[in-house]
Amino acid sequence: MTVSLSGFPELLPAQRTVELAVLDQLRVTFELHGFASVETRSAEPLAELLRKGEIDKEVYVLRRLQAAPDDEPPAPSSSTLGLHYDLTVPFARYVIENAGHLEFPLRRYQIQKVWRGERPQEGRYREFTQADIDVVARDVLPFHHDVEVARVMAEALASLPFLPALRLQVNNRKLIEGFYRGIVAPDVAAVMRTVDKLDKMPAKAVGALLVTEAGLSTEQADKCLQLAAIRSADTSFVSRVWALGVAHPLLDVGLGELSAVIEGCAGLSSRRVAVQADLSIARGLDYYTGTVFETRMAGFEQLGSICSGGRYDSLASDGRSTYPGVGISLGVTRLLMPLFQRGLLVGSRSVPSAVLVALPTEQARAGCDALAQLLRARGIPTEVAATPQKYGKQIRYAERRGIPFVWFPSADGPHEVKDIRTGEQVAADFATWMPPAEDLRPRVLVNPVTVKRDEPPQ
RNA sequence: GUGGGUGUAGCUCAGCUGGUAGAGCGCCGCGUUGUGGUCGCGGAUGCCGCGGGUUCAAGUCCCGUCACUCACCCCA
Repeated sequence: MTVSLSGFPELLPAQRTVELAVLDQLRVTFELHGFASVETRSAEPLAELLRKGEIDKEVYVLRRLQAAPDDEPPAPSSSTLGLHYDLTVPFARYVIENAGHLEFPLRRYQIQKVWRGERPQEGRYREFTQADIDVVARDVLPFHHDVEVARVMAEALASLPFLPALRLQVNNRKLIEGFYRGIVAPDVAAVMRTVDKLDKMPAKAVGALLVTEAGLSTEQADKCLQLAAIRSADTSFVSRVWALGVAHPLLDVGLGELSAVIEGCAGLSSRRVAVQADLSIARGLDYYTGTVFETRMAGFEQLGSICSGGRYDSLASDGRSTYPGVGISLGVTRLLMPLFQRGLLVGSRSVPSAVLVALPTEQARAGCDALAQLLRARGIPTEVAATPQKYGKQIRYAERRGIPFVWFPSADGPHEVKDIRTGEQVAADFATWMPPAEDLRPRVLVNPVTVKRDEPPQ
């Protein structure tokens, strides 16, 4: 991996094969569930991007080089263009603009680069790829779609067996808001913001902040911490919340919704991708109104969430209708780059070629090209050796690139093909020979020693 | 955007109170002239991140800058 511009990561070919394998698999899973692909433009009017809140610092503004050659750059206005910093807000705009041509509920996936102007560090980039799924309806979105997006993303993550163990944490904003109102917190938003820091600082410190910043009594703060400590892989969290003795109608709604998501995902949960209720998840003060998701990766807890989302009931509205939605977004770059940097994930080869056709002499090139073309016609990625070096050098050429097979043409006798990993060399007919299916495409290899694949993340 | 740490060969790193750059791995060649990997022998690694300053002399000290990284902010 080379990095020349801060926060704009670039991959080597072998790593790119891994990224492509991930993107291909995500697409397969999303499409298996009937999600349609949408791509939105990279740039949006600044006013559109800022609808979500005060995140103007994060947006990269677009300006033509010749726009104001002799002057200072113009102050950004609402007509200025900015690069999108996520896929949800542009999608909301897209839904409103194309509502007349879309079928609701609309189930779509969207895999694109996004840009944020934040200071880069491990797992935080200025240019990165997100893989989003959302379901949006007109006016009313049935709750079972909250369950659906969780299930689809859990299944997509489970289909990437080379990742460390993951924990999909689910909570519900109605649940915690109802709880905070039930204890008569003076500033519900402040409580939520403070509780959200639990993954960064010890519970005692958060408890102190709840008193000083959110205006709670020590008893109220203690209740909030007890709520946030509740985690369960089944619906047993409900009785543990009741045991805290707090009552509010909104709390009951939230408990019911969270139970539905956890029950709906029960069959999917595994040691590699665990789905849990986690009542510490709050998601700051975003546009989420119900279900919220975060995802942590074993051994990489300090990265924060690699896959987040939730329910948003009023993000998009055109005056006549509202378009409530629920979605979840996977940070593909945040997921993969740390694994690459630590050497935990690597592609089996740096080229697509499964076969290198050895070249005996330059005069034989036409024949070797024709032979390669026959293999390609049967779907076997094949290249011909660059120069007629000694066969040892040609084998080494293949080895360096991870090409598993070298084909030795023969003018008279049968051709031979060698698996250079085992050294086994056999006679082969170019009209029928096939490599094993797992060698047809580059594979993703893991370093099995250091990846915690079966222990759930903390 | 604010503050801290780090930057030497392709990689991992060593380099003392300033004296003109090293190791291991990898790479290249030969042994093996159409079959790699093991082994043996030999060889090359380099704007010491970049720019400026102090000094007779800077990889080493100072300033700036860029990059990586950590914390904050925020989040995928």
